[in-house]
Amino acid sequence: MNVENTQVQMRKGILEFCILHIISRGEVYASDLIEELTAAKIIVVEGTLYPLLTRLRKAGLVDYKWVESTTGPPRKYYLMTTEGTEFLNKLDDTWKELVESTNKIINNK
Amino acid sequence: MNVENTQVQMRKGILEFCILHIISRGEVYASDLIEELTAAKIIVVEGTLYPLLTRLRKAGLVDYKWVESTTGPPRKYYLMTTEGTEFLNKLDDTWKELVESTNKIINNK
DNA sequence: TCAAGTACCTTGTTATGCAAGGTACTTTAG
DNA sequence: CTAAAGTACCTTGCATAACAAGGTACTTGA
Repeated sequence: MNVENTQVQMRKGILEFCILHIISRGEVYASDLIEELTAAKIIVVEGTLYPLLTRLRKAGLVDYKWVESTTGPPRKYYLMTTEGTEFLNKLDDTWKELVESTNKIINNK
Repeated sequence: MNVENTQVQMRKGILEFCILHIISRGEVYASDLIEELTAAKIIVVEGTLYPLLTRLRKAGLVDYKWVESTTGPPRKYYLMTTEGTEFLNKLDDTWKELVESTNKIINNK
């Protein structure tokens, strides 16, 4: 057991939450997501992101549309569905509770 | 994909962190941990907790000692090792960064 | 025309939470 | 004395999901 692995575990569930948030602010494609997450120090690689986006789409939380690019192949731009927005609202509450619960435990010295 | 499952994912990596924190404050056994985590709204069941404690022990982060009980079978009381304390310090930093990163993303409207 | 860049996707591995079920010790009611 | 209830520890099998590594396909420019 090493620190890196535990850190990966800590980020796990948060990823989906952050990705939905970014998509909720406007249409983005995979590289936009990787860029913004990396800037916020949440590292994500393609092998994680693509299956995750596919899961979100199959679950009806996001949708996508093809957009031509002037600098390469076409891109899949993702956008929120009504269902996805409701889902994200619930996750907002879960996140607040999780931070509150965890801080309660780690500050209870 | 349902909200419950995503909520479980969000809690996943945090669990280990919270458990180490509780043990670092003093010797506890499994039921103490379940009680304190449940009070903080972090639900954990035996099938999750026992393998996790065994992993932490095998990794040398915690140790245990048997203590006789007056109300039933003997209990395994867990305590931190020096290595475990160092590990926990690193996780403290990771947690702070994770909260900061996530809040950065979800508040970037 | 072919190398480099961009973009999307898949396979196999590993980690881990959880449901369900099991073993064993102690106390108490009948 | 025995059986049931309570307490405590543990294991097996399953499902989920991040990640490493590798693959396909389109576009541009030298």
